[in-house]
Amino acid sequence: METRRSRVLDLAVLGHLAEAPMHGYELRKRLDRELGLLRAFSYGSLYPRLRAMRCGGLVEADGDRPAAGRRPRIVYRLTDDGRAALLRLLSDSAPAESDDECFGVHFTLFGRTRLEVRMRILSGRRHRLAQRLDALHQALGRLDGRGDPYTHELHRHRAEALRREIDWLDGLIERERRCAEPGGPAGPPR
Amino acid sequence: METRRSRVLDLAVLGHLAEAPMHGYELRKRLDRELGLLRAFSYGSLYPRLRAMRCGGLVEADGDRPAAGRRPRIVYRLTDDGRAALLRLLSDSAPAESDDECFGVHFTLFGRTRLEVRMRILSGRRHRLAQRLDALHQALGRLDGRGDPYTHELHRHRAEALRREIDWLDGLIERERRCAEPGGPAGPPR
DNA sequence: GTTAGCATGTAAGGAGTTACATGATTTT
DNA sequence: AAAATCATGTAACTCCTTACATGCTAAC
Repeated sequence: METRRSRVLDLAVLGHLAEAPMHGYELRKRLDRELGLLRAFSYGSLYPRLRAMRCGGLVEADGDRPAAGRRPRIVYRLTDDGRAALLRLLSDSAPAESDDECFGVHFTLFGRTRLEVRMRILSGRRHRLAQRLDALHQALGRLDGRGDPYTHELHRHRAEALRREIDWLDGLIERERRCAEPGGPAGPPR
Repeated sequence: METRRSRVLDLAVLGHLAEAPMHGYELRKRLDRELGLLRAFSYGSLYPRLRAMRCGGLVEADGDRPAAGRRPRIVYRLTDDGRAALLRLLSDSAPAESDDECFGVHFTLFGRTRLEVRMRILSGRRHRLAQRLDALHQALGRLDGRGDPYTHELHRHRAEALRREIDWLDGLIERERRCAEPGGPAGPPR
């Protein structure tokens, strides 16, 4: 069995440590703030993962030194291996376990990503959503006539939401494409 | 620690068994079809849960008898206790662990629910979504200026999606309300 | 006769949560 | 002096998935 670890957490942790070294508590606060309900992580998952990353050489613990009068806290910083791992995660547009969350975290880190990678992520996501929409339409077809109206209405509404999400992605892709054009890279959205 | 079991599965299983007695394989097929990607359940979760429900007296196994030439299969049917449990689950508009899925499954079963209960579920859901939207807006506010544009765009988009979802709920609530009016119960959506 | 679908299950393990345990520091 | 917040961690538990094990029946 291929042990494929959660990715969302790794992505979030490595991505934020890339910005600046941090200790666990601080990291969690940031994630809480920036992920905006997209995903919350508990200490029970964060701390053990940070340790595991340390063992795996992805991060270094920057001294258990009490740092001038403060109580001891463990400041983690990315190693080169960690940075490499982050790049790998960032440029991987694979299906992913929990696509919605995973894409969200990914997107949150777009500021530190190359255009080519962004494009890959965006169109990968678009493709998967399109598949979902397809499947939903098929399900709606099978249900038609012989289904209860509430179920039908639910799926209809979900299809609409999916459609809108895809349109949003198309807009983003278009914008990125314009960025790549001779006119010059104008920068991120808005 | 308050042992609060998953609910989504219970709801789905009991809800579908209420419609007709069924064996596990069949149940799974139906769930797969009707939940339309909202939620998939594996045999690894279904079969053990059916057993547990049997032990708990929520369902009865209708004979291990091979049923005329067919290979033996275990047909489960709701007991009175199971029916009561289902009603309890159905009329519980509580926060719920995984609100999106839980609401979806709930909604799928609206056909067999009293108006009063439907209203409670719908407005409960609406309330929680409104809270989420609020929190998102606050997060957007905190991020404003000092946040990266991609993160901002993501949250903006999510807020929009939330808004739409709430509007949808408002529409449904309105329709249900009309159902309750003197004009007479006209029936489900559309 | 072999593939595909019906049908039921178990074992191992992944991912994360909650609740607990502990203690320092800052604010009220 | 108490309460809030900073800070790190662990143990137990939940819930579910994957992969395996097994065997029947229908269709091709």
